[in-house]
Amino acid sequence: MTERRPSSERRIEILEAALTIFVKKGYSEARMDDIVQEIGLSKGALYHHFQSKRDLFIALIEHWMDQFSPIERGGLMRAKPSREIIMHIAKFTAKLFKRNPNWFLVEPEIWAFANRDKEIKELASHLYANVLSEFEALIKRGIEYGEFRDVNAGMIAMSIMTSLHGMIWFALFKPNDFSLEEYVDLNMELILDGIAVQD
Amino acid sequence: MTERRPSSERRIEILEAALTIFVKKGYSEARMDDIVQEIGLSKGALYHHFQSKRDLFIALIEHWMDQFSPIERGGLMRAKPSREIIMHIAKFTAKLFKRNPNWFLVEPEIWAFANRDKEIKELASHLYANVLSEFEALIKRGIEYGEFRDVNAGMIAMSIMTSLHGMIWFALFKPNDFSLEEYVDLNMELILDGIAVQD
DNA sequence: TATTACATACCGACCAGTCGGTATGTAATA
DNA sequence: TATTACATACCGACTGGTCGGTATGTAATA
Repeated sequence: MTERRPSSERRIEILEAALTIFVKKGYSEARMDDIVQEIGLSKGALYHHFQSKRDLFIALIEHWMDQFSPIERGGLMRAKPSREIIMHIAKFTAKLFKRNPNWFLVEPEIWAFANRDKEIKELASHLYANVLSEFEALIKRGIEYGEFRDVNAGMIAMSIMTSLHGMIWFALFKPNDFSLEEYVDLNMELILDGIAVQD
Repeated sequence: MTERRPSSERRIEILEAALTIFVKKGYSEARMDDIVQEIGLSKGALYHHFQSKRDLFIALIEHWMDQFSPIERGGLMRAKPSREIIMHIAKFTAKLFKRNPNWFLVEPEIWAFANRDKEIKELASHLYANVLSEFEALIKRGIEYGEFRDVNAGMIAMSIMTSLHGMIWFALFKPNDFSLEEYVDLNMELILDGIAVQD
């Protein structure tokens, strides 16, 4: 029998294994047995911690959301100009990606799932709304301080986010002649220069 | 018994039904019976035209690729400046999207599949490489004619494409306060203004 | 000793794919 | 212009493996 561990720890261990398997095989092709095997646990144990496969996936999304609060990513730079903070978040995100691509590669899986499951869609919408409003706040702040032109902040926030999402495509179909860093830098510069006040 | 139709027609009919079902339920949850029911055909008939579910999906991607050649989308404007052509393609894509969102909503499904199936990944890579090289050519053309600065054309092409991919996210999680057209316009302008030669 | 964390054996709904067969065309031959 | 021969399009009952989930038991912990 596997060493016993407190539920809180075991749940996270399971979630991480689930992430690996869901990314490798996709939600539907992922077997509960695969996940369990990944950490040498039993199916009974898994169902002790999670009610169902879908429940596990939802828990995974929630766990995943925690990793991605822009507040955490840019929070230490409140004094700097918005441009720098946004740039910092972007670079940080790229680094995160390099370290653990799986966190990003689940996203298409989440999207696909959201497209056929209302509750998942709500969850994901909620997450993205948070991210968007963080960026939006940064843009508005930049406008107030005369750093950016008077643009549609919500729209720009979306541009930033979808640009970062581009990394996912990048990772999947990796055109090996380009670097991820270069891609992120270029995109952010296009956006940030584009909304900067001209001098 | 359903009226007989030549294979070429029937295959397309099936592919269109498959698109609907795959988008609604996702590849794995989609049942061959669902697809068949959609057009009042029999399972036997389906398997007469396609060898397997996977085979059907591959055929779907190939069929889908045909709809999206940028050549077709921008081909009639060879004399205009690159900026206009690219803008035209973007607007045209947005219109296409409005008319038939399903064509775009399969993309996450394709991505998810590509992530676990080498052959599908090859196929998709090939498609995207085509799209990218078209955009790249347009950028290079713009550089030659002094319209754009001497930027990394391949990279910009990627920016354009991932920006357009943003529409998918847009469609899935539709932040109802923004219009798709506005999103596309803004993003394209940021990119195209960003690489334009300053006067 | 009650509860929590785990293991094992098992169930049964589900569904891709099969297969024996029918119906409708089409083109060569008599 | 019949007749024969073959091809293509289609039907739907059936099956066998798969896999999410459950029932039941056992060891550790509090």
